Amino acid sequence: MSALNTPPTRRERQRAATYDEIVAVSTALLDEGAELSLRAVAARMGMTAPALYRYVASYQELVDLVAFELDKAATAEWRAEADRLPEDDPAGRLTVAAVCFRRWALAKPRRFGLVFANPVTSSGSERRELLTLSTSGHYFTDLLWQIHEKYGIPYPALDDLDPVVRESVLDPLIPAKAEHIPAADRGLLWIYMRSWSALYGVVTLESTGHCDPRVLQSGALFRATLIDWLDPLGLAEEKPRLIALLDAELAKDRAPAGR
Amino acid sequence: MSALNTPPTRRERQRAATYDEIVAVSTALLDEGAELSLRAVAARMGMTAPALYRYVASYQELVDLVAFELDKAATAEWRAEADRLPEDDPAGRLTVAAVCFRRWALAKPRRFGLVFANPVTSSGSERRELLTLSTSGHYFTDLLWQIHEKYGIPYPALDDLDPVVRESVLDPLIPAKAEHIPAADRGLLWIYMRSWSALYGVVTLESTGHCDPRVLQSGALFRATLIDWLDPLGLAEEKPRLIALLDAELAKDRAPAGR
DNA sequence: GCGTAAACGTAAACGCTGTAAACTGAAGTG
DNA sequence: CACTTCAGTTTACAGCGTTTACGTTTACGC
Repeated sequence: MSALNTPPTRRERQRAATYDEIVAVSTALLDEGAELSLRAVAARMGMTAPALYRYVASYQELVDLVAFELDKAATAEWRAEADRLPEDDPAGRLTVAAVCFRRWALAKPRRFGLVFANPVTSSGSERRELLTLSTSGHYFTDLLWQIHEKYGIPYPALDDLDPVVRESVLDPLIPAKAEHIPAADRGLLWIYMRSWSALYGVVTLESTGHCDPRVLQSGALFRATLIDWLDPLGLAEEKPRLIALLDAELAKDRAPAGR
Repeated sequence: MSALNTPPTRRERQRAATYDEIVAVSTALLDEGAELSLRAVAARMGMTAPALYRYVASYQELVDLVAFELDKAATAEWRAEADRLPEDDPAGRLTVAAVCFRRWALAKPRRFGLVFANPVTSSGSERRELLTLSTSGHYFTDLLWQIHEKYGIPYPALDDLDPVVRESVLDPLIPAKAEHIPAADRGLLWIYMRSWSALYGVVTLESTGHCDPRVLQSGALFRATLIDWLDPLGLAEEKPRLIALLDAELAKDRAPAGR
């Protein structure tokens, strides 16, 4: 309400800095393998635990805050990596971004767990709303839209969709930058849901460890899943190039920490 | 070592009963929405918490025990449901079992989380070994094998597999009743991994709530994913029948608690 | 049949967790 | 300057997993 153009006051800046520190410290704890706990965060910040309640209303809210920021930061990473490819190559960018997503999930499984394997069932709609803002979700939808503009993804007509699904692509609850997609083209969101489900599926399987470690390390499962989605995304002609790109990216993960 | 044919002694029976009670109480707690905690389990059993340490070495072991038993019980449910179809219809049985799996995951998300969304990274190989025994994994592999015997699933030759994957299907670490599958046919296990990854993916997405609730309720995402796998499983000819079966099963879930 | 040892269970305690209430001191505002 | 808002502390509570030390019951070998 008050923050419209008026520059942030000193207090506001300080408060924002504290939020940043909360996220930074939480991330550090997570990466050290320690449990993410209110008290540990407070202690490392030189505060007592109850003081943190000036910033988050509960432990769950701390988790949500950290999850949201980690998602944002990770997405920025992937985007930076994908942006090495030219702007008019959204298919290449999606390929790179997907590999980065997987790389991130495997390298920082605790972060991944916090952001993506966090049951959202609990406590009504607060978390839902936050989920809808998911940065990574927006990024992937956006790439898919660009691919569609360039290649023309074959997508179902609204009439071919299950009525419930139709309703849900016309007024999406899941993270999707969809306002700019004309209603008639919203069938695209169905493709988005389906491909996201596939990507999320393999990566979750791999990241949570329910997978033969050797297969995981080879990346074959992930590779096969991605390749299966090239045709449905209208990228048949780009297949050889994209697969080569995919393999090049995957090779990085198998390289002995190559310098 | 000692338990070979000799009938269980009184103590052994009592101990087994206690284990059963631990699982029962844990399951009850879980279904009530309470946290699964050592102390709560002990209290409800009329014991003090440390007493439980006579049965499990740690909290994690309690979780593993419950997870294993829940998996076993759930698989028995699915099998019972699938066994309504004749023995010579493994494809139908797989369809029903998959729907049951999803139904279970959505109806008891906490059980699902415990069994399938439980990070296995921690603490070395103990949990890996337990995972390899997964009852549900064996059941699905078995169905796939029966489908192969009847329809002939197109599977890759060993030589076409990534060397790492080849090694891993020849000596599987993941749950798979594979001893009876001849080495030359082990490419099947690759199909198993891939299809399991797809099934696990949608169901996890749906069960953890990272999905539009309306789409979830309609079952469309799950339906589409399953249908996509009919062709790769060599079930093209059975498609109409299996889709009808699938829809009939899914209709049950949407029915208003039908009688 | 009795002694012994293993198995089962309790009580007390430690350090950790999230959270609530009351209170203190400083920063910013009229 | 008076006054409010904000940030932080102290204290406290209930619950967690886990360890240690101590009893009690049960089964088994001599």
